[in-house]
Amino acid sequence: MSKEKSEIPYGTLDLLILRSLETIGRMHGYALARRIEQVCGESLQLSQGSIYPALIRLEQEGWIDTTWGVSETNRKVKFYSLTEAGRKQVAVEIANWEKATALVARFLGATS
Amino acid sequence: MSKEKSEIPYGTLDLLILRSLETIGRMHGYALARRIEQVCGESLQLSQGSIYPALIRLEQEGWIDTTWGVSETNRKVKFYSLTEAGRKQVAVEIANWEKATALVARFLGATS
DNA sequence: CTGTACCTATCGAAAGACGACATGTCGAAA
DNA sequence: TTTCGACATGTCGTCTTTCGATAGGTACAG
Repeated sequence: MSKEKSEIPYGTLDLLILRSLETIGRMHGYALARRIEQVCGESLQLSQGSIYPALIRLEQEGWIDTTWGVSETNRKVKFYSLTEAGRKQVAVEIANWEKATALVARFLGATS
Repeated sequence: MSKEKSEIPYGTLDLLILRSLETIGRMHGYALARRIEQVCGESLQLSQGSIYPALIRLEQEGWIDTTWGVSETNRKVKFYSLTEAGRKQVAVEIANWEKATALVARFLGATS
């Protein structure tokens, strides 16, 4: 269907989360969603229905782990941070992403 | 799950098909699949379960149309070619793709 | 004490891609 | 002449990711 609303490419949410954790350090889910929205611009709203399942997925993969803590706003929150495996996974996902975009670029650049 | 096998980004198949038709002209499904595999390298196998539903989708959108013909190998084949709307759609999808990749690049480039 | 922003979570639906399967044709080799 | 492999189109069920809706809960300001 028409994709006027598509903001971040399908399947890249994991990468964006992992990369954010790598860049910023430990974050909780809500802040993560806010950051991704912010970096992407006002038009994007990242729903909780996306972020939390993704976080659960990443934790199950063993790429992030959880510790309960207290936020800057004094609320009980779940902090996520990269594991060792997660740190490696960021590199893997970046490599995959770049390989994939290179493939598409090959089509866009093809003149014959 | 783990993405060791990911080849072309999810959601870009339409773009690759449309762009191939724009570049090469009319093609049949099987040749299209072969071309995409070839451009992407040996590792990718584009299954029929992907290409034919995509072609049906694109035809329903009005971006491609069909004429029956005979292939170089003397078989009855369905040739697809871009419609006027399809020609415009290629540009739209390329713009969307570039916007989306720019967003991801913003994360990958962020150092803070 | 009431509303608002903050925060975590689940559910069902939609969509794209895939593997497996079904069906059939052409030409060449055995 | 039968059989086999490459060519060619298509469907079906399943998996995964994402989203909107919904729900439950806390801290603080007014």
